[in-house]
Amino acid sequence: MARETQEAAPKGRRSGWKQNPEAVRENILRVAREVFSEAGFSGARVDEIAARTETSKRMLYYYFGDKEGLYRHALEASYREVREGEHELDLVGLSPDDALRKLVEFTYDHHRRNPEFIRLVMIENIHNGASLAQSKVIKDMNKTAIAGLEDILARGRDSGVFRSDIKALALHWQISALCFYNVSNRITFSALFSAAEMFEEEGQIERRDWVVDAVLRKVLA
Amino acid sequence: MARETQEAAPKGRRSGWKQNPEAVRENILRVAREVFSEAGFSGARVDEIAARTETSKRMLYYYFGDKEGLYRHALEASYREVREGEHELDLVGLSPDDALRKLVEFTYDHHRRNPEFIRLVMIENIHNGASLAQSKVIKDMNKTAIAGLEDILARGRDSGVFRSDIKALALHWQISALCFYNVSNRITFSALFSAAEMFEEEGQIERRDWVVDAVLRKVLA
DNA sequence: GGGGAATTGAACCATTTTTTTAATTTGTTA
DNA sequence: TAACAAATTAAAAAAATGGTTCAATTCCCC
Repeated sequence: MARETQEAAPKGRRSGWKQNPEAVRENILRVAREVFSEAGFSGARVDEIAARTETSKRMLYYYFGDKEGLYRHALEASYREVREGEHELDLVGLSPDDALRKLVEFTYDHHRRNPEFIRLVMIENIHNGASLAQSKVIKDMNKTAIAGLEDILARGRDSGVFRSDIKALALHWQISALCFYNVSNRITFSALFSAAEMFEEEGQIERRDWVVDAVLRKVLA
Repeated sequence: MARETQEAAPKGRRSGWKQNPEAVRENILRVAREVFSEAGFSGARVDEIAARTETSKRMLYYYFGDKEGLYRHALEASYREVREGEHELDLVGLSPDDALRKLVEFTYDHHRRNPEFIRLVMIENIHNGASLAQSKVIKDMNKTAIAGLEDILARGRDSGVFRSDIKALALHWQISALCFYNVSNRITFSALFSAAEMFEEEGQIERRDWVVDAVLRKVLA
């Protein structure tokens, strides 16, 4: 049955279910993102995804065609959710350096709180962006992220606190690299250097300061 | 046949081959690394690996037990090769800041020239380091990398050019993050921001300078 | 009350890993 | 040099696994 949130599922097969296409789609996508991010594209099992949804395996195919289509839609949904989160951030009242500080902190925390998303992006890179290439939706979303940074840089440049030769895209790259790697490689880094404490709460706060500082040292005049 | 480097393979099956376990093992590992890095652990096909070797599928099992064992050995071999490359670097004659500059440049170039290795590490992270955890060999290799950096930092600190509060492990983390991300995420970054030129030769040199500069600004007093 | 959309459970079939058999060649050493 | 162990080939097929589809049922709305 589609959406029996709490009550015990009726025993007799196929009794009293409600049609709810939207909820079913979302439920599938949420679970798909979970499972793909846990096991990679090929490692993820359609059966496993189906089992964790509240609907049947057949519905995955009904709505998304095949495994690859399901993965692509999960990726899209993930990007969308992440971008929506970023819109909440309000930087207009702040001085350029405070705005930059806040942006970096936000990105750092945001990535840390969304490891599933990070893992999907890793998977996509391993598969050479095959699914991303097919999705027009995703590309359109991301370029606005640069615009915000450009604005901060311009203001800082005008008021003399920032260097004048810093490109927004390059700076975004640096911020992204540091915040992304912190999540993407924590397993191997932690194992290789016996540095588990770097990824516990205290170590994470320390490193967030490190990252903010590194970015600001790069742009300050 | 095992190792017929140049000559045309004799037609008649099973004629004039040499026993060469070492070479066969290495050949298998090289191909395995290739294929795993292309497709991920589950995406890689044992048949595909076998087909690309100069030996038969049976030998993969003969030497490495099963798919997971093969993957683990390929990962180990990769780490070993990379570490050996790093030993060639000679920093003793240089001033602390020049040594650091050279180390960062080396790491940047090194990662860039070994995308297969980077991809294996990505895959390992997606699989939560399951294979790395089982390999005692790998862990022992990596801690020496920190020692070299510690030495540079100490010298710089003593001569007053470096800050005194920089931890080697944290700095290594930053260097690693920037150099790793440059390779690991080039596909998605390039696609998302239509920034293919950042990953062509010229753009790469530019960004190497950026990375070196970012690291030095972080440590200089 | 009829038709299309949503949904289900099970069956199907292709792919892939793994094991096995069986024969052959090579290297080593008693 | 005979004999035995290790390396190698080739092929097949057992065993598992996993993606996809079929056929029937229930719901919803006009």
